[in-house]
Amino acid sequence: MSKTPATPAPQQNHLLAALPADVLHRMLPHLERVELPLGKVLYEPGDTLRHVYFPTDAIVSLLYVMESGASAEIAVVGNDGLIGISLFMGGESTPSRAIVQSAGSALRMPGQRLIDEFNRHSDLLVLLLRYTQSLITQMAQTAVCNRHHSVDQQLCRWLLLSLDRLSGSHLAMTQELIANMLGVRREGVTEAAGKLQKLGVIEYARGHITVLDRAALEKLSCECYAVVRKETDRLLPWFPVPPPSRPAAQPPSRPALR
Amino acid sequence: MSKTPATPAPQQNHLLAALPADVLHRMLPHLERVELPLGKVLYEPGDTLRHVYFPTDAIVSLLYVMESGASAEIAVVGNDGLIGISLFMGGESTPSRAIVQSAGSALRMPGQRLIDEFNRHSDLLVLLLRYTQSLITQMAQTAVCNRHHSVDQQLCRWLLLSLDRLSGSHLAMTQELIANMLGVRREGVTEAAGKLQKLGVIEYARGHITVLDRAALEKLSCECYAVVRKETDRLLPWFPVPPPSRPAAQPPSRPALR
DNA sequence: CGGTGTCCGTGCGGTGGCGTACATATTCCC
DNA sequence: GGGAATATGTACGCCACCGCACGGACACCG
Repeated sequence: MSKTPATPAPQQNHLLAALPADVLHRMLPHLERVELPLGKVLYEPGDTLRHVYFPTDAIVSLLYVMESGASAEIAVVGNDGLIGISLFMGGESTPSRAIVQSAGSALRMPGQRLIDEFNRHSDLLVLLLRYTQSLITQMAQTAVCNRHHSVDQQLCRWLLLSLDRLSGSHLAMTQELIANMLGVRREGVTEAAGKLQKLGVIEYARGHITVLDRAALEKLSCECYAVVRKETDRLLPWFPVPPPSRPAAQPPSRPALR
Repeated sequence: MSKTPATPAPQQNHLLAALPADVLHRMLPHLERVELPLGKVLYEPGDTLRHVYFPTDAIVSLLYVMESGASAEIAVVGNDGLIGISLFMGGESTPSRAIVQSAGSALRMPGQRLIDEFNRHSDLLVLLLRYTQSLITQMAQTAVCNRHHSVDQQLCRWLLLSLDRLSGSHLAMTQELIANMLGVRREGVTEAAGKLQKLGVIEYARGHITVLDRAALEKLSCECYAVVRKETDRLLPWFPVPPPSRPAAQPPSRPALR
């Protein structure tokens, strides 16, 4: 139904799209399309990575799972980035898990091939390091957000981050899944989502969420989304970002959340 | 009194110490010793960096300050690392602030000189990227810790992180400062520190904290400290870490915190 | 030696989120 | 089409932490 089975071109991933033709040309033969179903684990903590993944229309969460089983999302990666920075950063593994949060496709590449190109000190190195810095920004802001903001605000932030990485305004994910990502109770998400629905900002039913009023969502969110978004645009400005969400100004003022 | 005015050698910084002789030799002429008093701001959000700092016996916090004025520490950097990764990562600035948390010295270097060496694709590049990954780990774990752990546990984690970056077991910092770093109320720190004092784990008075029982501190801390420590040791194993804190096993079991 | 500022202790009401338990509703699948 | 699995709604007590307010203690300095 709502799936988009269009064959993914490398240009669907922003990093690949930003590469000069010659670099991309060298990489193309090694890129292989893979399907990423919901819940698929790309790597576990400590795993030595063998591939990097460039999502085209999938979204992958970097999730830390604690001894107690509780979890918290560190960052989210979509067609704006890649999975597996530890490969070129040198560590080869991380203490977190990469898990598919929204099903879709990605382009996969053997890690060694990427490292080879990285080590030519080509444009790829510069690009990947800038992307890594934007990822760092996201992680830092997640830490701040976890400390100071309400579940309501965090839900808004999270929806916006996910929305930016998808086409359209529809998300296929349950409240339980969102709760795991935010590291809160499922009931907390139910309540927060209920408020948003009453305000007419979103609409949801059994694992499907539709954003009706993105501008309102941005207003209800904490500053964290804007900070990450702005910094990402600054660091990686080479593509016109898909949703023209910047003009978030909406004439009639929105009601508060509670 | 308790200051250590010994002249700092490059070897006091672990990153510099880990560099091959030829690389270090190229960098030495550009390294300049600077004193970093408590509270000094090395950069503000958005500042274009002109120098990088290699702390020798100072500690610097990467702090995010929100619109409301509330703050939260993203990561802490001491003689294990450097301030200014955004220079070689390509962004040139970050949304956070770097502020001296414990007075001491550092070696300063013009950013361009570092970039030059970085761009030779020398050992420096590999080293700095690995260090950056360890910093990423610390940020990610901060996010998790902020979400799930109590002030008591976080204080322990924070003390341990600071302790690892100093010689001796004495910290010169007020509870108010710690509260700002953790992003909690000052009173919360007072209570948590009071518990630790009653247990005989630490001793403090007017801005001076002495750790009496480091092993106990590690037991009372959440897993976050161990995760960061372990990952850092894995990523940057080239120097015998100063405090031999690994044998944290202590025969008599410790009482719980409350 | 007294005064002033910094630092720490303590108390009190309020509340957001947690843990738990259970009720309802929708989809899936046989 | 009926039963099971999944997804969402609601309710209740509890507690860590917050915001605020104030009191006491030590330290420095003129």
